Amino acid sequence: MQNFGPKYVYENIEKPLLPILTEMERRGVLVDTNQLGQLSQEFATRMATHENRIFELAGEQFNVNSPKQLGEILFDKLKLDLGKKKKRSTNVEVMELLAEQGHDIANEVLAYRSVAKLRSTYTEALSQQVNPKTGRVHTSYNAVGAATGRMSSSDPNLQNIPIRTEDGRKIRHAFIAPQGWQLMSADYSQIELRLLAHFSKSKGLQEAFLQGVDVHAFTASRVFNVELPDVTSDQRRIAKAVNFGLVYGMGATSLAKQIGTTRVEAQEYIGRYFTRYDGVKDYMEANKQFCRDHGYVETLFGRRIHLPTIHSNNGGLRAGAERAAINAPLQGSNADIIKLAMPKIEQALQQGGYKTRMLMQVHDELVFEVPQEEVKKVQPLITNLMENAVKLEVPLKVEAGLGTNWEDAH
DNA sequence: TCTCCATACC
DNA sequence: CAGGTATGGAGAC
Repeated sequence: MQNFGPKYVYENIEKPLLPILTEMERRGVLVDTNQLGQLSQEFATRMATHENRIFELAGEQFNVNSPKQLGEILFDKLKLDLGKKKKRSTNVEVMELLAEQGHDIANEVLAYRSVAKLRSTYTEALSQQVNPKTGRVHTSYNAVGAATGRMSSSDPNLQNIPIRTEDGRKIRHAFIAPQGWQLMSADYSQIELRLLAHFSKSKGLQEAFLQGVDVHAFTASRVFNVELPDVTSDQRRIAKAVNFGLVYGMGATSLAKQIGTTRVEAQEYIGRYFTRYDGVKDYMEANKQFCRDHGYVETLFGRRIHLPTIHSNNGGLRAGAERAAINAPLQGSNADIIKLAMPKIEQALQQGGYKTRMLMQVHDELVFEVPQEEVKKVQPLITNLMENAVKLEVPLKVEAGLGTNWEDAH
């Protein structure tokens, strides 16, 4: 076993990865430009409909894409107001509050915005970046695009292709496999929470993963003191927000906002979480202290994330660094693990004589083009390599899906 | 060309 | 917006 540290990360993780990223960029991903073109038209029509309704409700025409002009319409002309607390922002949060108060114009703005984003960034911009000869888009990966060790992707960014909404999934549907091939998506399930269970040595959290149960439901059963089968969907929703938020170093205020309750109640959930998952609180405090002592935090393999503002006199900056000190080792270790798995997979595919090709990496997911006849062999091969890339105190789980397009592969 | 705002993803 | 990103449009310069 070698000594982990920055040198190890460079020699054993980053260096072997680079030629593979080059190959993935060169291969590109097949995109159905006809689908994108049709979508673009559909979105344009819907944008016009929402825009006209906005003009009617506003009593005049203006540029809806301009937050400045929109703010003048909403807050000056129509005198919409959310009390002294909120400023003149026109973001989702404010628009949703206005919509709740019965202001239809806010709903129209939200509808317009979501379609406009999908059209400008995806159906329009993406189509233009497809190589007309090959029908493929070729992204550019930055191996160390993020300070945590995550990669980034640009021109086009393939790591933020929509998936959340029905309209968004229509864009993912246009990422396709060639005739006779399938797209296979393989993603690590709950990897950051598994890493938290590993690092914190929390027996409670580890138990969820060792038992192989739904970790959010398991957390709910712990926090709400009910048997696993009796967990309600609302309890699970809250537990999921707590699990998710804790990984970000979240406080009671933001959790309260997220789950729509009071700060006091949110604090109560966090307290119960730390009681039931012994070790998690200590782990987080230890990370903050390590950061104060060294000025950086470390990932599983010793990648360093420098956080100089941990010593700032500015309380906001300091608090931000403390949250990052909790999150960065989890996010960065995830990056270490998938980056370690990628060359192993490439090598195994080559040695096995497979035509299957790795095309994309989306932080905890790898996407492949697989000839139909290789699916049965390659799916378990890749899943096993990913799951066994490292040995932790809890198992890693990979979920793989197949389809003729990226949407169906999930 | 740059910053700000808003919003897409993990 | 709670951790990490990239991008498009508006508007200032």
